[in-house]
Amino acid sequence: MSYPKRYLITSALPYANGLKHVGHLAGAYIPADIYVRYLRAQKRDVVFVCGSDEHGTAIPIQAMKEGTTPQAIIDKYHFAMKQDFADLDISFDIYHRTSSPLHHETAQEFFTYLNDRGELETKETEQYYDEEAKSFLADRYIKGTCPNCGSDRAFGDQCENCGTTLSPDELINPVSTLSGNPPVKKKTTHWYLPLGKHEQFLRTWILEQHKDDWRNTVIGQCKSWIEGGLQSRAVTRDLDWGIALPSSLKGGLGKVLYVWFDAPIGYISATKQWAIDNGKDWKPYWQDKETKLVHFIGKDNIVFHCIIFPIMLKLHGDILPDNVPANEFLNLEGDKMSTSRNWKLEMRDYINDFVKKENGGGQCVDMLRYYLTQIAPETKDSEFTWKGFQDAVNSELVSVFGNFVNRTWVLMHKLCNGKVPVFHNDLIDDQDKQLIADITASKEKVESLLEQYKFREALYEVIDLSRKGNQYMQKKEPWILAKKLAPLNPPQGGTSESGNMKRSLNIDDTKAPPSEGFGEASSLEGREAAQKSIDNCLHLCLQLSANLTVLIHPFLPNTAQKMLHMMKVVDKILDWKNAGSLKLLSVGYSLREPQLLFRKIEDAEIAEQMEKLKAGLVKAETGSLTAGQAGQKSDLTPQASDLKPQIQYDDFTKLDLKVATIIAAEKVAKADKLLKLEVDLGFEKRIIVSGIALHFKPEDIIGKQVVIVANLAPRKMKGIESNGMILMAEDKDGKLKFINPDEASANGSSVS
RNA sequence: CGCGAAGUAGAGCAGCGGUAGCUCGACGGGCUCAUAACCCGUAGGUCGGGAGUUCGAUCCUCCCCUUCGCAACCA
Repeated sequence: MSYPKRYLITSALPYANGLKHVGHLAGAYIPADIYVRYLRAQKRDVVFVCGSDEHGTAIPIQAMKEGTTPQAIIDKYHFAMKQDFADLDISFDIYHRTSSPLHHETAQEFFTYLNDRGELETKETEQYYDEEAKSFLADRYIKGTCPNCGSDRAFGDQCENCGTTLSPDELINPVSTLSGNPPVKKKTTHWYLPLGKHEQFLRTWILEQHKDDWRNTVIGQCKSWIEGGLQSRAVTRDLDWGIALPSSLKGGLGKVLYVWFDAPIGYISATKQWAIDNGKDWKPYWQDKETKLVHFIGKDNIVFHCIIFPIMLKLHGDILPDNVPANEFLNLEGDKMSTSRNWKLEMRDYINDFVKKENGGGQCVDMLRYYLTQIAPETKDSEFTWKGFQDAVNSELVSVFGNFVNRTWVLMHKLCNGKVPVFHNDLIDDQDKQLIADITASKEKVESLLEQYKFREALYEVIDLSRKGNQYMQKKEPWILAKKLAPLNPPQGGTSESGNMKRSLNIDDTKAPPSEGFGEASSLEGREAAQKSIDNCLHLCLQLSANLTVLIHPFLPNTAQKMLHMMKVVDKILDWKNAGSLKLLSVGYSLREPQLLFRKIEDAEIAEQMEKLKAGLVKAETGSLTAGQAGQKSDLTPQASDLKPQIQYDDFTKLDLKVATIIAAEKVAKADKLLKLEVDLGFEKRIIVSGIALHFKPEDIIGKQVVIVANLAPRKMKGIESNGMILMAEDKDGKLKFINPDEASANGSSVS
């Protein structure tokens, strides 16, 4: 098999507007790290790059939310994320950032190169502009009806309903999501990347050349995009946060590169920075055909990495990705992860609770890496549960893998003097041969699975090999053989050299036989035979352990290090070529005392995490990063700071609040959350549409008295005109309750 | 309603045209070197329902049912 000359591996650039959760970790970082560690162990030439993505409209928005500047936001999250990855042993060769001058330069150069060669189009267009918010509207902030499927859930960039990629102009009845007003058109010039020109290239490259080696989910998505028609995409934006267009460019003033354009170029600038730092040349990594480029991403990123960025790379004369093993999403305890609802497990939270303190350190990093790999959403969405985490750790890592290593070491110390025993070739039996064959086979399986990005299965193979070790040991039962060895009880007390069986063999043959009739076995020959059997068994178990070290290392680096320590060997042994070898530990070499590789996860710990998760549902979002801002907010109780600005009595009197009774209620078709209510105000009956369908069944609320805002301007929702608004109280866990008079009142009574 | 995803042993998942499999759990047994760990065995499934294609379907086609998701953020 011939291998590429070098590898460039990327993990999706995390967006610097908040901390990242374990879903991100499982999707793009752990798989990449495993792959890279494996490649390094193979002694391949590999560079693993990542960095923070720091541009785009969401950064200034986050800054507003946190009451600070965009620069402060990106600094805060860049360093926080970098630290998280370091704490979880994601072994980037460089973790860069797109706000760096080098990146700005690189992205500008890239843009200029394409523009100079006429690969970009410019168009003066009328862009949507929100006069109230005084800004051009990012695609995502415009909502309307999809021209393709007619859904009203289409956004300016993509339809949520049918998945079609859109541009804002195609939307029917656009509305600004900032102010709720229809935006106005305003003239502006922008540069576009005409994707459509490259359709044939994409069809050939993806749908033909990669139809067998790329994941189905990836191919499927690409196909639907290509077949949906590829629109030109604007490369520039009217915004003040981002990479300015080159100053030489006419009409470029006040515009920046669209973040999707500059972000993937971040992989290139990161590589450049790495090259500078390490005295290397970055060019071959992006331009030499013998480089294998692999992007690890989540499924939401497929279009950029499989369609858009490759077109850019092609036009720029760079190499194309060899594979884009995108993962699906990871759910959490039955629900989608969500930043706004705070239903998530941030890397930082796990680090604080498990990795730091005396709570486990590195082994806890490996536990998380283990579980996230074991449930990796490689083929479909999967789910993180704390119970699942506990089970995986306790019954696989602790009981199978850790226990095998531990019992091997303990027995070796007890029965072989703490040294690697000799293997007596003349006594080799079928079980030994089988185990040896299993070791070789495992190495090959793991290797082949890793080359195919099947991390889940590869990890299973490693654990399964340790399971085979347990089975082998069980059949060999060295502890039974030990009974035949030494009826001699070592002198009580003393230094208790319990592993001194061999010596006892020599001095022992005059002693009385053991009480339980080992007559034959206690003969000298019997004892020697027993010792030889023990030697063979433990020799293989030790070699197996050494193999496990090599094989587990890409997945669980801390564990591998711990095992190296126990074996008193150097990192060199982790070279992948050592896997499958039965000569990793030399005969007679003395090994350290065993250390437990993993601790168990207690019930109380997962109970605590579940509580936290549920409590987090109401936690203020800004509270998640405790360091930083002047430490306010994030309490569970409502605070003065939640209050809106003061109003005058006159403002209040503008509201016409009335008591009414719900006399009819039904669900609104095509809307999950809306109920159409008819209320009796005494003097009239009217229709109100209310977004409470998730909380109440229509039949349960008929007859309920409520307070409504009676003079609210009518508004159409789902084609139904709503005349007023029902007042509700929302408590901490998001539950809604009606506001009503404490005794029944006449319909139409005013509230003041 | 529509779109997407999914429905396989108690749970979590593999398999995807030819005797239904893994992990956990349950039960029984063995062992005691080991973090009450390990090993062996047993039970438990007409692979959501129906029709079709086929010599043959869990796997292909069609219809139906059920579940989840479909504001934003996001791997």
